Amino acid sequence: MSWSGPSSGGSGRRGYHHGNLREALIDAALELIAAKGPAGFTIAEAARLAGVSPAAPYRHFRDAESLLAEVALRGFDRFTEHLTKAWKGGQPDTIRAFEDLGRAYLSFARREPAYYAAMFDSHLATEAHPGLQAAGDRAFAVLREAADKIVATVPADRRPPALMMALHIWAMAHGVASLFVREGPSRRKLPMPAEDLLEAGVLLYLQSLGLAGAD
Amino acid sequence: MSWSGPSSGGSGRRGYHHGNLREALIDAALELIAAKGPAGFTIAEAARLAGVSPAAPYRHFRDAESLLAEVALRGFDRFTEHLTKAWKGGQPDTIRAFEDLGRAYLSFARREPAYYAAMFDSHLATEAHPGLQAAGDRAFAVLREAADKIVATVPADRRPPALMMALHIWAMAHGVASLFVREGPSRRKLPMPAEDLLEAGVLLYLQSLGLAGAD
DNA sequence: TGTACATCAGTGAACGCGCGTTCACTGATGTAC
DNA sequence: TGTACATCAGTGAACGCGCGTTCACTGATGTAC
Repeated sequence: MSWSGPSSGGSGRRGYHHGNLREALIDAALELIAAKGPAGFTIAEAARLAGVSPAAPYRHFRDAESLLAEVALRGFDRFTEHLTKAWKGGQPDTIRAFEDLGRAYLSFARREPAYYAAMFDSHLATEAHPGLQAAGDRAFAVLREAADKIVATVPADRRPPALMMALHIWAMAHGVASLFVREGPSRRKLPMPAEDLLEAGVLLYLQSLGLAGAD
Repeated sequence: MSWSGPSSGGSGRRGYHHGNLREALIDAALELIAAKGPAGFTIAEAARLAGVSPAAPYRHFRDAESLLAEVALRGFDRFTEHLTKAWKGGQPDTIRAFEDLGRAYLSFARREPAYYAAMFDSHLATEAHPGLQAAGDRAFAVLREAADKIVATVPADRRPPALMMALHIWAMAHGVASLFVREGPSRRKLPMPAEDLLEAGVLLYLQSLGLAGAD
């Protein structure tokens, strides 16, 4: 049989070796980020949460930023997966799938605020963490692919650049997520769920392309 | 004659009393935020920058967060002023003024990154700092007013809620600003200035309302 | 199957650091008379 | 105009704290033979 980890039966560490410290540290980081934001997490506290001495994390991560970068990277991977599932290759139809994509963007921000913060709120120096930029690119690529499909249904003479469209949607989705889903002085009280706001925005945008049927 | 401050001739402090410490601390905070983000500023370092002992700031601010909140509040006030100027009451015409408003949003984020970060990136607890929420509201009100004017030019039967429209524009502008103007793993290389991206987005959006003349 | 050994993944003590905050204090300023 | 005094806005020393990081170490694990 193979359980989750080498020496763990599920209820935490066993003996001298933790068995799965790397994962435990990432979980701890997520917990701390969720509670206090990306700036409020420290290696020391993550170690404490994982039940391990403060020196132990250095066996797995060079420093705090590397741990944070790993969290962000995994976040992007999950995000990509989440968006891909929602897009479903453009099924049942392109417009519907596109709306689902928008909703998925927000639901990720809502349900995984720690990942989202690590990804978008941590001010990581991209170049110092290879793979991170690429992971972000992969997430964007889902949007880009969807935009390609949408744009292809527009008559050639009024077809906007798919890249531009993807950027617009990305910006609007991100704007809604950071303004209306997260705490802060700029947050408005919304008279509607953020999801509905975004969906309406996307629909209006698509209308301008002659899509999504005028009302 | 009245110069800038009680005992300052412009070249810094004079004697035992600083003369304008409150302002100097705010300037120092802006400088630090610009350099290291809202999380990377400390009262101690701000005091050092202002050439004053670490205890001095406590005569003017209860703690670091209060100072940050003051910075954010001033940022919102400047932002409001900046947007108001750009909107010009809807001159020369509503559409043009609306585009100017969008550009102004971005140019503020670009030219005042420290203020912008304090306003949108600092995760202040709004309720703990009275006036802050109101200042944010005033900034939004400029957009709201503009949306009202725009919407009024649309035939009544396809007139969208002005509030919704203001929220969409706010979200798109904020999304563009935080994704493409600031550093981070989610930042795309843009094949165009962010201002152009936003303007195109706003125009497309307005087109969906039958405004801004279809191309 | 047993044993020696290399390697791995932890410990825990220690270090220097900078921060937030307090305290009694003191120099400077302004004002009442 | 001068003086006593209250108030204000600083000082600087001190405190406790938690963090990042290092170091020599050691317990556990796996593997060659």
